[in-house]
Amino acid sequence: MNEIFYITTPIYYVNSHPHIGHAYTTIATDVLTRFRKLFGADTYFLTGTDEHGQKIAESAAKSGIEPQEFVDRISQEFRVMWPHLHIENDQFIRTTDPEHKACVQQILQKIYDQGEIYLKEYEGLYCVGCERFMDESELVDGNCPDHQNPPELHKEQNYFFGMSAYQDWLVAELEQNENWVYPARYRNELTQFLKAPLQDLCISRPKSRLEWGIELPFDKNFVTYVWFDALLNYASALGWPDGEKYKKYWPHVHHTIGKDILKTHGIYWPCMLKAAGMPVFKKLVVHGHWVVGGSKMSKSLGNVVDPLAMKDQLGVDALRYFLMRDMSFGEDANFTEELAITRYNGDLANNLGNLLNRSISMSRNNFEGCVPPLGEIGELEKDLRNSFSKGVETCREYILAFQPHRALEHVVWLSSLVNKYIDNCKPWSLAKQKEDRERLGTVLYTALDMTRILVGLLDPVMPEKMREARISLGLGTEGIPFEKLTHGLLESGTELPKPTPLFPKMQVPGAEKTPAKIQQKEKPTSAASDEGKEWFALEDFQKMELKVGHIRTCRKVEKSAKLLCSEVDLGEGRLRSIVSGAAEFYTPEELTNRRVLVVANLKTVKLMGEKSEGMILFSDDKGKLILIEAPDEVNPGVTVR
RNA sequence: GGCAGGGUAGCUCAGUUGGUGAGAGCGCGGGAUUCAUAACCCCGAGGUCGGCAGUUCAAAUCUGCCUCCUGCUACCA
Repeated sequence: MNEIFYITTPIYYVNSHPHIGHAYTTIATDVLTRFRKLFGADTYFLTGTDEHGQKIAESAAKSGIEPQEFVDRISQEFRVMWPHLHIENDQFIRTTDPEHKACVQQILQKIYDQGEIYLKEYEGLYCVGCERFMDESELVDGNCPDHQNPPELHKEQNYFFGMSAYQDWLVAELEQNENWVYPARYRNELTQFLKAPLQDLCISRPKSRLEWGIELPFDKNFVTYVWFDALLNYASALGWPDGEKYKKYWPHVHHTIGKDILKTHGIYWPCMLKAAGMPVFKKLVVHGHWVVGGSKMSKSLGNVVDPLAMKDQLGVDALRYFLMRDMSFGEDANFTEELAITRYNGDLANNLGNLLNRSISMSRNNFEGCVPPLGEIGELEKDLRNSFSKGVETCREYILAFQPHRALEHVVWLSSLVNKYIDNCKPWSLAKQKEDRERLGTVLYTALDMTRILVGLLDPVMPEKMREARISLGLGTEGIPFEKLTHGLLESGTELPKPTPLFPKMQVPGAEKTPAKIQQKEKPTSAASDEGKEWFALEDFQKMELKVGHIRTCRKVEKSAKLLCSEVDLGEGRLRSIVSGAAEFYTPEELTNRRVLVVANLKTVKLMGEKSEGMILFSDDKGKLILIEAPDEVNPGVTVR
């Protein structure tokens, strides 16, 4: 019997537009699902949108439209985005779906009938932003710490769910079930939280204050608190209590969430399930957040990365790869364009893409455009095959342990093995000897065959790119079944189309070629030094704006051994800040007041946090810098040519 | 303040129950090579494993104290 795997993303609150956080959770869930499917599981993948609550009502009002129209609009943004990110969810639920509403009411009624929901008068400080009452001790200077404004005093009746009754049960559950919450640190966090007495959960909002929600079945004057409503989507989507899907998939439910909603999923949700008489989820899988340059990604900081923008730059599949590879699942991870492109170039372009390209090219050139025949195999082939059999299993284990980053690391390591194998066997040399033809075939076949396995392993992460790769290998468009990710199954004689680079190498933005690289490249090779040299036309030179500058002040750049930052007068009526790597050769005092040559139309860059709007020219003798000076009688701003 | 998790090569991080000279990728330096996307392959430099003290024949790995960062939570364990 097939293993069954049901996994959900949170349903996203339509108060904000889709961003990288949503994209990461959803892509991770998609990748995990596709891997499980590859391993033969019967999978079901749910995502959707959370659409009730006060913030939605307010946002709608602000936009001057009805809440329903508002949520329709934003929900649609999520729904249409997922296919663009190669997400293959089985269902998209909305909490405004009639089936969901019915389910929520039914469960509320059930718990109410059991006597676990009661009415209580409550007076307290209410923060509209948080949509909850706050304890005075939570306030900072009288303000809500999250929303920076004072909560309002509210007195009202509300319904409460007797969650506190489940505290002991939940503590025991967490204790017994070591892997219930993954990674374990989040389990610790919940355990820690449960050391304090659990409060009952307020699950209603009076309609006088908020109408946008699901009406309580036992009191028309109230709607349901949005979290109570939202969490139930995981079950309502499957047709609780009698739906076929519910019966089949519910016992195998996994929830992927970001660490920001740990408490709702780790505390409220199991208590709710217990009260509703449902089995609790099998596993809560918690991931960290993407941070940008060390600071949290937030709207207020204006550093939210738009996943669709990144998609255009990297390509969807490479973005998926980067997100999965660079975040240690569960930890926070840093996100920058440079990191993404470095990862892309290193793993995808240079290692895997180039492997595919070189293997196919050599096979085509030597075997009439076809997959070569496999001859007798030797030790090298045996070793490689061995590593791959183990490697495939290792990847599977990492995925089952919710460590996709480890799995991908391993795949690239395997890819390197094939590159090494090729280098060891030197097929380009074998091709020169007629008598080595059989050996040549064996080597190239092996390289292609192993590459095929890599393509199979990466299919869940990069479905479109790996489809292209399969076509390049003459395998057709169909995915490769897991049991075929084993050596020797490539068919000799299959025609190989002319390859084009699957992952063309990208330029890291802002990173010019390093001086060392240029030097190395232009190292004169004795006599023929002019041979490879590129000559510029005069108009090319004139693109550069060279000017005389006057260094007014100069100081060392903090924490940098090499950098000096100068304020330079270029006769522009303002001073430019220019960073130079000369601190090893000049003190700031020595540079102050000098007249120098400046490249004035160089793109502004930041070096060690300092803005640099140009370049001061030095002679560079094997790294030893000497300032090029202009005569004192030349005024700042004068052109040099 | 309490609790949890971190502080390991320039950067991002691995390091199982303490035990051969502390690792990977990227970056950097050198070499080799030319099939390939100036890719690949080999070699190398670089670390007081946050600090101090202790346990031990032996500690990045255990204990205590200190320090810094992150998260949760708050005057209460």
